[in-house]
Amino acid sequence: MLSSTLALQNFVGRLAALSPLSNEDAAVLLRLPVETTRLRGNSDILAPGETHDWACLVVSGIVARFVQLRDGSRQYTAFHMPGDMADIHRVATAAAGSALQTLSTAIIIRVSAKELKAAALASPAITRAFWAYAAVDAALLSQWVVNLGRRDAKSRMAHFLCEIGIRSEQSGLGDRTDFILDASQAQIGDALGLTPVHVNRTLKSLKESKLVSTDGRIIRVLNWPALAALGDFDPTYLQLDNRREAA
Amino acid sequence: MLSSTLALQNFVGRLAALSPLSNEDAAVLLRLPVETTRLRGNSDILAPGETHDWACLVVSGIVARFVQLRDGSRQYTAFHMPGDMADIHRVATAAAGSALQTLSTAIIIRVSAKELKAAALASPAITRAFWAYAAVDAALLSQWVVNLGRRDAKSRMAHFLCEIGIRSEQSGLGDRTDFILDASQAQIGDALGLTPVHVNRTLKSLKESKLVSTDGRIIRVLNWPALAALGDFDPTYLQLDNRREAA
DNA sequence: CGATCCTTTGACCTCAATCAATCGCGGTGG
DNA sequence: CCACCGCGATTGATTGAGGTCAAAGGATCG
Repeated sequence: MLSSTLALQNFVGRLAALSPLSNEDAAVLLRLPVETTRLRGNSDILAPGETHDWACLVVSGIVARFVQLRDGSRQYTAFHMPGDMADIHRVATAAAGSALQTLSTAIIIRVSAKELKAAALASPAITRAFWAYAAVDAALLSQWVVNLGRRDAKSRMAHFLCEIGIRSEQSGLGDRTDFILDASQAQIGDALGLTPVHVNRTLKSLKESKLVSTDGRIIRVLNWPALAALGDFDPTYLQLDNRREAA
Repeated sequence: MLSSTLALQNFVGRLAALSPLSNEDAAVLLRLPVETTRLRGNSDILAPGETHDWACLVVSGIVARFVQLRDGSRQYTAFHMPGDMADIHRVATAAAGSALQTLSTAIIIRVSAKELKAAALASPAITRAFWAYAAVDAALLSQWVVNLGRRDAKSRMAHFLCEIGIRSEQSGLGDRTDFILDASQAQIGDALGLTPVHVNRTLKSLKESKLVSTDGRIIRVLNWPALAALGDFDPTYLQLDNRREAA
């Protein structure tokens, strides 16, 4: 209950950091009707091909956007941390596009798409914030394209860990050098375009290089500058700095 | 001159197909101050790290968004065909993000970012259209992520050719089975995450399978259903159908 | 008509996939 | 309480797709 409103506040705070919102605008968003749900891991929030009349705001855990191929294999296209609205783009376009899944146990809030749309229609400033939010989403996706297209497994993993570290920090879940990545190695593989086996070997090699250590699903970054250099990670590459200031 | 206004009309038509625009809204956009420029191939419209106070609307040729890595290699994250606005997202966020380059000779229109922003501020409907446009952009990027992450070279190329075919058709440049892809094999490689050599071999293998034939940079798809099946290409995956109806 | 860029092809090598076990742990039922 | 089960992590052996290196043709353009 408490954390639900926190997640919503977090979301609104991020929006406001991207594009100015009046107190009234923020209040409208915070007052949106909301339904909290707890889900176990690996459950589809939105199965491939389906559509819902609500959008999904993450409260805890990680929600992943994915596309399923004909052969059953999956590619995650985005990870959503607490405070992220996973599929608000659906309110803008109604495109079928990607599906939504929890990685491990998660709590989400369902927000009525109709109400979101009404809020956007009623307030140009809210629409502008949603637009900016979509642009940041696209910037994230661009980075994933670059990561998959041009980096080998080790630096791909390094870049991924840096991104998740920063975003965990931004969501108030820990430190960029000490955070929980609550995903199986197979799931990490579906994000990085690697097989589970190779994810394991890649992590092993990062540990051997003294860049990270793991304890269960806790990731500890032992040498952030080196990890960022290996991953060619540019912390300014996304709107993250802006958004962080607002936190 | 003529084609400049056509490209702008094409753009406005796409926006209107995504989100309703009044005649007045459309007229405002069509009246935007505009400066046409002809560029040779491989020239940076927006170098990495730079920012401009205008956005780029493609009139002819292909404009590619890209990210440059420290080692100098490039990954294209999006191809923009005539009628596409390449970097309107900058108006929403000011994020540095990706750079912009022509593939071969191209004509572009520079549209003042300030005027675009003013148009959005003045008309909520225009803002909503820009938001929807950003959502479609993100859907395209998702597909590229999937393509790079989960498909081997041959079906990756197949998917790519299907996308370009459909989008060429949509831009009024030809038929999905008979279009010009005005890019070198090295540039195609930078889009697909492949080396130039392997692009060549992959194309050769598609030709040997009687799926496509080429004549210079003209692509002829000999067997669309088979090519689409190989690329796991779902024509409904993007807002393209909507946009096509509007053309 | 040389210069340059692009395509094409061959030989070789490497990174990551595949196939196949084993290990460890938390849960479950007897 | 303990044997069993199933998922996820780990490791080894092998294979294969795609990268790298190198060179030879074709085009196009000053």
